[in-house]
Amino acid sequence: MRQTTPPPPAAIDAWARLQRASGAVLARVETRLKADGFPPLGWYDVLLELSRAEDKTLRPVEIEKRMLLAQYNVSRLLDRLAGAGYIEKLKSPEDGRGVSVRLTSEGDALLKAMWPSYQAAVEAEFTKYLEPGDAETLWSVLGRLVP
Amino acid sequence: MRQTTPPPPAAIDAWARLQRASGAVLARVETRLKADGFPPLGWYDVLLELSRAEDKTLRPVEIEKRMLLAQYNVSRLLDRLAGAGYIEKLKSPEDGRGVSVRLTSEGDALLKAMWPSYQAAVEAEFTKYLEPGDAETLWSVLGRLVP
DNA sequence: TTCATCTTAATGCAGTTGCATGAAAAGGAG
DNA sequence: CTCCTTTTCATGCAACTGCATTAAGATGAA
Repeated sequence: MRQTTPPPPAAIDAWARLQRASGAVLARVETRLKADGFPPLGWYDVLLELSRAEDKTLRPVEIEKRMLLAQYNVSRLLDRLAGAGYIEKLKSPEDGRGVSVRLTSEGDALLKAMWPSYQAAVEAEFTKYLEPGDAETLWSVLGRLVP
Repeated sequence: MRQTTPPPPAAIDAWARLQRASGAVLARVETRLKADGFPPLGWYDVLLELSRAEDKTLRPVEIEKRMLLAQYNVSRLLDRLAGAGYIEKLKSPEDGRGVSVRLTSEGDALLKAMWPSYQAAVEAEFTKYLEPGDAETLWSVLGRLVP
């Protein structure tokens, strides 16, 4: 007798697994960073965006768009980063409402210090489990979700 | 002259995109659920696990494992669900420390009421952007990350 | 110019999460 | 049994997030 083939996983299963997997792996990476004495990943992400930007400077609204964060979360995250001395807030020269945020040398140093730990964490909790080609596959499929 | 091929995206790029994409899509789905007047997805997930369980009943520690949540988050999530009447907490018959959590009929009703909204949200914010085979591909690759 | 509208950023408050700890029962070695 | 370790669940407190609102400057139509 013929074996019944299992039904193909529907999109909803892929959705559920996407949420579970990315959440779990993120938690593990954050745990490793913290164990190494570093601040949360969100801090790293802001510093990285700034380090790549012209003059190491960005407007908060730009950070908001690049990191896909809510406006008030950006505002407070920048507060914390400024309080810790990793960025500095300047009055925006071209927009009276605006703020300009610049990476400080301390921020740049933190970025460089965190990188090995971050890289090792991603390797241990993510890359290690992938098979050849998986990274490209993921990158390509997920790219359709964030245009 | 030969065109230089772009470097293949490294695992770290796949990691970054995984976090961005899953976070962004999750936020959009949650926004739709809320717009329809429903509680957060976490509530749905607990109710769903209970509905699938023997006697519609689970121990908190089981929910913790299935949902990959921290223990204190489960404890408080169950508090809220019990407060809203969607589950009831019973003393575990076989374990004096333990609690047993059972889905109430109100909880079952909420589950059924949320499903169409949830399904539509996932369709609109996730499935819609996928191409044929993507769901299976994602499911398979992500499966390696949560053994 | 003038005024209504949009954009940028901050903040008070309530709800949620993370961390550390504690209480109580189960499990297990001797 | 006795004692030590482990498991299960709750909670005080601090930090963070979401929501709603506010303030202030930019933008653009008339």
